[in-house]
Amino acid sequence: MELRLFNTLTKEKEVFEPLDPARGVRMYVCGPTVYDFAHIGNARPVIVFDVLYRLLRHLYGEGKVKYVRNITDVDDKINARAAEEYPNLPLNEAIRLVTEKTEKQFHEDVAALGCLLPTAQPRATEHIGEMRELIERLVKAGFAYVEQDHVLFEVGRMPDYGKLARRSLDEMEAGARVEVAPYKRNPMDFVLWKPSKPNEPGWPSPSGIKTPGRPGWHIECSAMSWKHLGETFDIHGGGIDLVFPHHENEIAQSRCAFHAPIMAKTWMHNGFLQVEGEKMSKSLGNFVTIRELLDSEKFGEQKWPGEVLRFNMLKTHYRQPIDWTVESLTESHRTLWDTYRSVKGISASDKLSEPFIASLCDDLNTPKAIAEIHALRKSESKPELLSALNFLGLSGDLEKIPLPAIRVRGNLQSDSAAINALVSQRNEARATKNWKESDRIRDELKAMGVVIKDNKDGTTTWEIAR
RNA sequence: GGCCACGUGGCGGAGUGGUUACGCAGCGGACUGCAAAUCCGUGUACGCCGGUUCGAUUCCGGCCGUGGCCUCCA
Repeated sequence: MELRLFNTLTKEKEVFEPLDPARGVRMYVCGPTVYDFAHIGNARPVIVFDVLYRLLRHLYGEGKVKYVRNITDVDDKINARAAEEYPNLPLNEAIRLVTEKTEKQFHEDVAALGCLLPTAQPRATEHIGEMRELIERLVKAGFAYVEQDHVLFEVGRMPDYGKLARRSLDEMEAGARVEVAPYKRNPMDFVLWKPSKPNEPGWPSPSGIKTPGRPGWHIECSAMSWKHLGETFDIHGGGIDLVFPHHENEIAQSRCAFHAPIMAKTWMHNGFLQVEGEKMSKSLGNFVTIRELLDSEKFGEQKWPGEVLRFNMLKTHYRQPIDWTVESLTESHRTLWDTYRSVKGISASDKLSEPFIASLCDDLNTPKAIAEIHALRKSESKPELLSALNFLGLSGDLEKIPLPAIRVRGNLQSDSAAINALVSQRNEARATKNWKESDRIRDELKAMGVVIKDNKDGTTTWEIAR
């Protein structure tokens, strides 16, 4: 089936073909900077590109897709956080504690969201050598210069600079509000390498600089994608806010270092996310972390299963903005619950619904794919319904998405023996057509958060109210 | 200020130059002792103002609103 993807570079949906079918499909997605809990906005690209990864594996074969998502573990924000959190430790030690802890949290969060492991998850600190190599090549080729122990990329040397963001150098300079650092020839020149202060982590600098230094942010991704995917590759993804300057600068570095016409063929960007109609920001204090959605009752006074978070994310097309609300999450939970219930006891089929896959092949149209899931729900092909759910990383297992017990006055009676006793009492009353008593018992159970069902075969079953 | 997205019925959310999205909620019905669950049926929508067109929610222009980037935040 033909896969079409929207390419930020051309602003069009294009038919996707691997650059080199023999090497398979190669995809790079910008991963987290590990200094703090991942928030729900960070979860979006992780989930979106996980679905794309699954689709690519389906289309090209499991062994034919390489998916690289990096861990940025060297960064000013990390240094700042480390110093703040462990003021009494040497900075290097503090940094190690912060990055290790945060990386572990990230992996746990992502697993809870039902994401497959990428093929590789390289760390920036393990690729300093490649970064230095790239920087030296850029200097040698005249695209970068050394000034006051910094290495700067000279944007004026690259005619295409600004192509991804569709912005000319003139426009950018006119809009620039930043004070220009004295070591820059052009205000838009960006840092490839900078000197480390004595207490900061440092590595041997590129040739021409004696003092130790550390890499700029953008060069990290150029180095890691090079190492793991080659000089040019198929797909590069990330949040839309990364288009400029991060991805623009990656392109500049990689293309100039390798004298290549492209870095990646297809550039994909997910849209932004708001929370309850407001943008997430530290100052508003409405940061919602993945962890607190999963483990605390801070958002909407309940915990949310990872699969519900995932489904809620996929309800909206990846390029559209999402407003992350309790109401929407509640609806997702209910929809998923109803859907999972209809595949109870069913085994997944090997077959996948054609319109379902076709929807995903149309620029990852997950809302349409979910509409196909609803269609399958109404049809007799329950095994295909389950295989479609599984394809999206949704288990179909009701146990995974427990509904919150309704809040009732007093204690929630969850003792099933007691409930069964009440059910028997009620059925005795029903046997003698004592409806008043049977309704009273049903109300009593309802107050306990238990809902009764009198089935057609004469049995009575109960479950926790939804 | 510059560049760029988005604005669909009560809510969520696809899509299209003229024909049903879909889901949730609501309403009606079947079923039920009454319910629950399930099934069937059901709706007025395309921010505002112009333009192009036989015809625009869909194309073009302007405006308003929300958001993103330009300040190493997905």
